[in-house]
Amino acid sequence: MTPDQLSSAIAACLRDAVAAGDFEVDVPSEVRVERPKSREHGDWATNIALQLGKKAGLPPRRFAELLADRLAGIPGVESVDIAGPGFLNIRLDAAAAGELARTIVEAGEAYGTNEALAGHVVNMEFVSANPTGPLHIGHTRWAALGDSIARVLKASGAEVTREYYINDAGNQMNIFALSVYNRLHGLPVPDGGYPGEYIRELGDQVLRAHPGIRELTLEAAIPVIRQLAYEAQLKDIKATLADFGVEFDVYYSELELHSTGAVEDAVDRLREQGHVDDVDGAVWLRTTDFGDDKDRVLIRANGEPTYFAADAAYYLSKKDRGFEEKIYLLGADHHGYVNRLKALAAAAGDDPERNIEVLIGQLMSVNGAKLSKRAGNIIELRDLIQWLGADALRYSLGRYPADSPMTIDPELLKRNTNDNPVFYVQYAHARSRAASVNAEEKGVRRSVFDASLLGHETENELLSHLGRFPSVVAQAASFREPHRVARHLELVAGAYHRWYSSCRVAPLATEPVEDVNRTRLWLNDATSQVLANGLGLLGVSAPEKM
RNA sequence: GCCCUCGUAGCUCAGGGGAUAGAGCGUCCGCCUCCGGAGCGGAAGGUCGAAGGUUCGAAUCCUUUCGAGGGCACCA
Repeated sequence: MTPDQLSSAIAACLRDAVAAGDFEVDVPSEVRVERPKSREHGDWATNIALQLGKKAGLPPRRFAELLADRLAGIPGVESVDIAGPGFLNIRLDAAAAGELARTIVEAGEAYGTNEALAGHVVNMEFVSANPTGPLHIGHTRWAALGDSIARVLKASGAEVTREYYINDAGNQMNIFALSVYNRLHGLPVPDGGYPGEYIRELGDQVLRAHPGIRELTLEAAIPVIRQLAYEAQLKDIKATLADFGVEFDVYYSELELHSTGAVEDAVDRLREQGHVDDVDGAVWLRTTDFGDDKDRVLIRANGEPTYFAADAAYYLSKKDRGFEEKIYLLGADHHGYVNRLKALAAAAGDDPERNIEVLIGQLMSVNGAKLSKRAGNIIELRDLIQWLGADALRYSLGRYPADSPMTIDPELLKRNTNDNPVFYVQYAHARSRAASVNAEEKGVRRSVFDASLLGHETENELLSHLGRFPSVVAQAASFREPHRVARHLELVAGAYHRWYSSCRVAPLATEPVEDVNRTRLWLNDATSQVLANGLGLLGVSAPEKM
């Protein structure tokens, strides 16, 4: 029995009790069952009596007493105890608990998916690094986290589009092009320009694509260089993201917003909504109507649109493309944007509480990371991947919530012991695969499944962690916190190791294969499946061997 | 000055109203005659930054306060 099944069975009991006149209360749509911290408190516990007792006009303990007998009648429930102020502690019989192992094996990769966010149409924008240089440490955390959030959202039934906004418009593109131009002509880096060896590499690529580029005048060369160098740099960014296991569905060009007139349209549309003012020759969006601390300029007095105007057009594009929920992942250094983005959504006629969500993450650092000379003394993502491995990096970034600053310790990540959580979890997976192979070599097959044979204490613990996996995924999705998945995998891995050390899958050489071995193979394989599914959500591989 | 985030074990951190606040590391003590010891079992370690409040119950929610980090462009 899965916790979800238990939870709906309890809700049914509540409805029965109300129908029988035991008490008068509105039955909530969802009854939460929790894993008690102490094993003495049973397999599952619910505080429903504490929540509803008052509403029913009964002391919680009395409410619990009225419910307990009905709960005890649920098939698969062995016993129900009332504890403390009115907790209901539920113990399942071994067969009901063990049935889960078969459920998981049969569900395979689908185990853990759920419908918590079914019907949600989500646009997730993250990374969006300027195409003027390689990805660096500042983009790393959001690449990992954004991708994992997208994965848990999808696993929970949401329709998700991962989107990368390319800032290919502003003046930085001209400076970028000029930096390459100067490099091609052996001139120094321009004021505010981009240093670093990669500019020379880009110059080489531009030269290959356009051998006569050096002969062109500055005015003629810049647009050509800008385009070629931009394409080469974007390709490089995509390649690095691919190495990191991150794929975007849409790369959205800021330049297109300008060239197609979308920016002007956006200003007009906002004006129609009645939130635009003309002051001192500039066009302003009255974001203070919606909680921003000052109004924002859309079109400067010189007629040039601001970056914010493009943001507005981009937001409207997302809205027009049918995205109900627009999630932005920004670094803490951009948190000043939150209010104006929300105000923008409101000015566009959206509900800032529902249609837009801005996730702010704190910055990260890596102890002892080498600065990249080729990129101008920044720490490149490409180098981090090569140094630490994509798996270790993805997992480390995935196991912390976004809102606390973090420091990565490379010495730890390179260690193959269980203070390195990625190894701990991957090891458990590899070990379970090895155990499975070994068992099959000894003649153990999943030909028999008798859940009542899974009665060992460690099996009970392991099963309960496996059973909670789908709700952990659902929670990770609704809180946008994939680290919950990582933490849960660590619990599963720990429970697996404990089980492994007290219950053999394959029999000893001197003993015959019995049903208990066959049944345990199901549990073993169910564990592999959960670990693999969970690691997949984090973008981390689940190795067969290490 | 205003705004946002964070203060939990020696360290790195979980904990989104519930029972005796958890995990890993580090420290100490144990466990390999057969499926991966890259593991497992146990011990020690806490005024949850502080003070009020909300209620049956607060690390969790609210207010104040102290400390750390970040942000407040007609830049992109």
